[in-house]
Amino acid sequence: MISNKCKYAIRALVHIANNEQDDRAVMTSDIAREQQIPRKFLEIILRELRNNRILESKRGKDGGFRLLRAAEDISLTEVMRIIDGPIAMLPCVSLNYYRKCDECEEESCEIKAVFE
Amino acid sequence: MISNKCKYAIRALVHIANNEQDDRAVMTSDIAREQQIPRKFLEIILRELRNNRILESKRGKDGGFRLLRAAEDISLTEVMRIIDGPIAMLPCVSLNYYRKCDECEEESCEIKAVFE
DNA sequence: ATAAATACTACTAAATAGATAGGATATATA
DNA sequence: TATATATCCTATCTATTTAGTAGTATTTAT
Repeated sequence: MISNKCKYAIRALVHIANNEQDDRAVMTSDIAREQQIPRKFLEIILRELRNNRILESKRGKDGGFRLLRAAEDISLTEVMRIIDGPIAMLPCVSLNYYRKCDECEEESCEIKAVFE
Repeated sequence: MISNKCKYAIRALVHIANNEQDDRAVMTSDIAREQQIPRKFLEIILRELRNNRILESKRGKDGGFRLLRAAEDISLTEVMRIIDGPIAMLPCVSLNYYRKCDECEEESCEIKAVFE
């Protein structure tokens, strides 16, 4: 299941996409109020999206957040990976976050075989 | 990501499938030893699989567990649902565990729309 | 009877999810 | 240049989930 945090992230992104205009950034407090998301928690989420090049931010008065790309170019899986981590069911079959499983030997892992 | 518990469940099922013969059930302690799974934890897992009609059990001496169906007829998703819960990303798009999301109104939920 | 297996109930420790608090830093504008 | 207002950053807290343990009750073959 997707986390609450990730739902917040998606709702916030949709909100920004719908509300950013010209050169006006969308403020955390506006999103928090209208989407009913705890403001300080939302700050963390938006900063994470910013650090991962989904959003750009502007500090100080009249500051806020804007999409760095067109909404259509932001994939859901990308957002989910940033907020919730790997999507794959096992580390060793993850395309983007591959690592060896702790407990299995690659050659003989039956679970890996089934999942792939 | 799949939980450890679910990996244990899958490994245990594969072990049982490979080791049950004629009318001999496979014992928890054998699975635990050979698959390196904590025995008491494994007991809980096997009981859950039994309660969900994946395994049958026999108590007392010479007791143990057997598959209730052919291994090929046990689906991975079924085991995952039993052990880890719903697979769908949101409750409201889950085929098997549908329920309304707490925070969204069906008609206007943008997240639901995107996921489906 | 008894040895050996599962069934059941209750508990504990560590990790993760979901926040909250408070101050540091940047910026538009009076 | 002072000030109001926004993001940025660090630290902390609570509840839930995950992973596992302990002990006892019950069943069954011999």
